[in-house]
Amino acid sequence: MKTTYGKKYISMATVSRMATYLQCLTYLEHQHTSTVSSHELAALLGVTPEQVRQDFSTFGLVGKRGSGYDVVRLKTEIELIFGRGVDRWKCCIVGAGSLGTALVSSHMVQKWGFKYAAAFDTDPRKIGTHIGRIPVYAVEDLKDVIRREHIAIGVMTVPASSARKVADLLCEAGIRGILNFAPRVIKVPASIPVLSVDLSQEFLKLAFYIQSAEQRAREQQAQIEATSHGE
Amino acid sequence: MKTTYGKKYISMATVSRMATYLQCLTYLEHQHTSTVSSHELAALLGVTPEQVRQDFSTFGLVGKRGSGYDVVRLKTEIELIFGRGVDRWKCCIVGAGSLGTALVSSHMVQKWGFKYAAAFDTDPRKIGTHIGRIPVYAVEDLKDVIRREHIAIGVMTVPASSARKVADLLCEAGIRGILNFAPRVIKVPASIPVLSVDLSQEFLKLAFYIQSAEQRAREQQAQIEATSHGE
DNA sequence: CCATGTGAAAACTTTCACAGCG
DNA sequence: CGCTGTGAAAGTTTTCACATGG
Repeated sequence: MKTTYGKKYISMATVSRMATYLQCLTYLEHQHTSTVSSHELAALLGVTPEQVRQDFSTFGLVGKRGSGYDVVRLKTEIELIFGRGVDRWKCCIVGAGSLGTALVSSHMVQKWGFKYAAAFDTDPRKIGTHIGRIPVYAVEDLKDVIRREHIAIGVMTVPASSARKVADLLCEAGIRGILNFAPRVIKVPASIPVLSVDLSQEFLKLAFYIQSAEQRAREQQAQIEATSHGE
Repeated sequence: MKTTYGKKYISMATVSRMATYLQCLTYLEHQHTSTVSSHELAALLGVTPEQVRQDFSTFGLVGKRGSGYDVVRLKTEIELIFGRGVDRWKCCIVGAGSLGTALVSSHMVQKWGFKYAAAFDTDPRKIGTHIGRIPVYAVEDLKDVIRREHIAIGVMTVPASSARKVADLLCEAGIRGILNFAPRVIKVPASIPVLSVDLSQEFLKLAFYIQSAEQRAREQQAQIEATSHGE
């Protein structure tokens, strides 16, 4: 996926870091910190201060020389970059299983201007009920409801086997973007952004990092032992 | 985070792609596809065939010239890279809320050799009960249980405010890696890998991609109109 | 003739170095 | 004097081009 901001190309890694800066700024605001330097933010994120300044520069975010960035102002500006303000992003969830229910119940997403308006499922026992305040519809009604409610984002928490069909339905309904938790790569028209979050992949990745870290620790240990032997 | 495989440096993007190849190979295996070309895999992932071959080459994975890669063999080899085989990765979950419960209940993670052995919470009503077959302990017992059960991975599904304390506890207990779902950046010794998955950040990122895609579509439209006007 | 495997080129990202401002 | 802002260098990743083998 290629993303732009104004006329600049933005890498997905940069977008991720921007979202993380926002998270840190929320924390700093909570702590009543009024200004923050690129160095401090860099230390929090585990990146270099130059990286932070470069990122901000890309989006035209400026600080004060000598003191740093104003926390509240920076936070507001980054929120704007992420589309906060105009109106709330209406979301729906497809698949009212335990993960779907957990996502809808979690209020943290609402903090950033997202709002669940509908849930869909195939289980007749769930259809017609509510999750919190969100009504559960039949998947057959997906298109109608999305169009009627002007839902922008479809969150897929369905089994891998239904992923393809549900993605097609969402696209036909005119969804603007898809957040896919189903463990399958889905194909949609290039005009509709898809972000896939595969939780089992995160476990695999962590396992790889652990092995890599422990391997390096062992090698370092061996190095130390070899050196002390040589003396 | 810097990761290695043998003596080669591996970027986190490469690790992500490897995990996604594994997901696709599982699908292909399910479909009884016996061989796959770099071109086919590339089309599934939305990357170039050269990228696929370069990735495989990095890990010493080879195919057959003229036909491609053997699906089952490739899948087994990538599983090995991710640490499958030797023994199962024992996991625990800290925070038995709805997300924690959903993660424990989901069986997909077990498919890759991960296994939940314990859950921890501070709610006295939950302590002593079970989630599925997994016992819920008090957070006070975290160190003892992790050491006793030789738990490798700690999954944090706690509120942001407890993230720091829980991360410290896990590290003291000798955890080998942390998967953090709490919306806060956590600081741990460099020897312990942390992978943070912030679900609200995924929404923000998607919102950014949507805006970017729609902006580009508008510009393209304007271009077309300007061109047809000029004729 | 097909698709892999791989040096080398191109593109991109990060770091460096330092000028510039509060 | 401290910290930002930014061109340019260094480093990394991706793409290209093509030799190689079934």
